[in-house]
Formats: sequence, structure tokens, C-alpha cells
Amino acid sequence: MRDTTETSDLPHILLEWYDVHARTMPWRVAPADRKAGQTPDPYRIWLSEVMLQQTTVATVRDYFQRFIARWPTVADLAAAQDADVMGEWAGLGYYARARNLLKCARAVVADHGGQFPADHAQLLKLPGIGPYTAAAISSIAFDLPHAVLDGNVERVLARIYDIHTPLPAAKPELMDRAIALTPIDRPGDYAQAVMDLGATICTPKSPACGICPWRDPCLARQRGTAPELPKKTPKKPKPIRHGTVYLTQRDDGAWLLETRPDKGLLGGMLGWPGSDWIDAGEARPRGTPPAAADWQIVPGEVRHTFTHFHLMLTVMYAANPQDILHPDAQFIAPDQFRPSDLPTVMRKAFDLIR
DNA sequence: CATTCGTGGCG
DNA sequence: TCGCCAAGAAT
Repeated sequence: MRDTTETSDLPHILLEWYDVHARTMPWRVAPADRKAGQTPDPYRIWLSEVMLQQTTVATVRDYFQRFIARWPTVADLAAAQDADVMGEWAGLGYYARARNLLKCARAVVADHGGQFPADHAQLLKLPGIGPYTAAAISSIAFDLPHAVLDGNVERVLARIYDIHTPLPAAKPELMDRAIALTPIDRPGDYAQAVMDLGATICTPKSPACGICPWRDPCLARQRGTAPELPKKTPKKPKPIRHGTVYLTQRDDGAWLLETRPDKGLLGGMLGWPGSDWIDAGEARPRGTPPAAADWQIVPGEVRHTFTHFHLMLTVMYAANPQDILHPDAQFIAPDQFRPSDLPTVMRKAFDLIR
């Protein structure tokens, strides 16, 4: 039937590998179960895919389980309080995802009868669902033949076709290849298979070409270029920014916190009042203390790195605050305050005074 | 097309 | 210690 290794054989080879080596994930239907007729829950696929955006499977697992336990259906999530969802997302990063998650859940309930549409174009219109996630839901949840192109697939395809064009310029060419490879039969398992391959064998550093199901047809392996692919355009260096945060606790134990504005960094998240964060070289911002109190500098400092800058935070502490000067700040009782509701940089400031 | 937007792990 | 990297989207 097959006596040569043609492009058309690549998906079949990978699916056979996936049947044996598919990783177990809380949201995934194993290939054997899928063949037996079991179908994935689109809500779970959507939730997992949003969480997996720029985030590792290992990190997502626990967050996914907590979300599913608390909000078992998209209708449950749509009915949730914003602060509860943001708090449950805290620590996962890229908080616009959580805001769009709620918007999307509410749109699915309001505009689609509580069911995710089995339609790529309609999925693409929903908040937080871009080209990758729309293709992932289409293929994995509904078994429609849409090509996924994420970081894994980019790396795998750049290698098997030995493409040296740097990313992101290579994306159109890689997408053409991805579309050509996506099979009509089992597109959902195929999508997961390519990503599993990239995550476990065709890894960024020291790929395990010796055990790769695509080692024979892979051009980069034949030519020894696999470890240097994909090429990427160089990144800009990260500047260092400085800022100050103010932590204060009333005599009854309540903490003074604020919900950050929806736009921008850590948007919609709980945080300590503080200064703007500005580049080193400019004057150190002290900002305005949120209350009249006897402020003390907390020894040590918080160091944190965001996507595009390093942050050095000075932490101030005061007990028994008097006049509240900051209109948006609110006291949160100790039994209502979960440090885990804070984004990591804010939790670091809290940890510093413990 | 470039920038903004988190965090933790790993070599 | 530090840059790289992870199942990207929105602007």
C-alpha cells in the first residue's frame, strides 16, 4: 500500500505513534476511547486551550481541575462573580485571558444557547479565541479538519521541512504545510499528536530524534540542522523598572487592597496600592501612600520579571492606617483574604512582610 | 508587522 | 544568574 515515505503518509505515521504514546490529560479523550465513540466536552477543551496559551501542561493541570470542580459547565462559569474567576486564575498569568474567559462564557450562554458552536468562523469571533484556539477547538472538540499552528507545530514543521526562515516571518509558509498535513480522518487526534510530539520528542533543546516517529522523513535530522531550528528573530533586551507598593493592616486584621483597572498589566486583578513602575534613571517613584500612617520600609525588596521588563519593588508597611487617601482602595477582612488570589508579584510583596 | 501581556522551569 | 521557552490573543 505504501512503499515510499510521501507527505501524505506523515499524518498516518504520527497517528499510529499517538495511539501508543498519547499523554493522559484531564481534558483529553484517549484515542482508544475516542474510537469507541466517546467525544470530548467542548467546554473542557476550550477551558484547557485558553489556559494552555503560552503555559505549560504541568502548570495548567491543577488550575484546570480547580476550575472544573468549581464551575462544571460553561453556564456555571458564566454566572460566576468576576472577582472569583480572577482570584482562581491568580498565578497563571496573562490575566486578559481570564477576563476574556468570562466574556466568552457569557457570550456562549447569551448567543449560543450555552453550547460552543461547532464552527471555526463563529468560534473565532468569541473573546479570547484566536486562530490557534479556534482551530484547536474545531479539531479536538468537534473533529473538524482545521490546522493548529502553535509553538510546537512551528518547531516540528520547521524541522521536518528544514525551513530556515526565521519566525514569525515563516508563519505563512508553516501554516501552508500544516494545512496540507491535516488529515480528513481523525483531525482531532492528529492535532494533539503533533503537539505531543513537539512537547515530548521534537523539543526546543536536544530533540530526541532517535525515537521520533518522523525521524526518517525529517529533512533537518537528515541534514543535522534540527537543534538550530526554528530560527527566530532576536529579542529586545528587558529594561529594569522600579516601583513602590504599600501594605497596611487595620487593627481588626483587614488588609487595604485595590482591584486594578481592566486595561493593562495585571488588569482586573487584586493588588496592593502603589506607585507607577518606571524605568531606572528616572526619579524613584514613591507614589502616594493610600493612607495616613507610620510607613516603614520593609527590609529586602521584591524582584520580578514580566514578559518585557524586570521589576524592582520597594515594599512599605504600616499598621493601623488612619485616613484613607486612595478612593479605589478597599479593606478586605482577614477571613476573606486569600493570598492565592493575588498575582505572583503582589504575593511576593506579601511574602516579604511575613 | 510590532508591542503588550505572567509565570515557572530548565540548562 | 540568566535567557529561553510554553497548546497566543488583542491592539
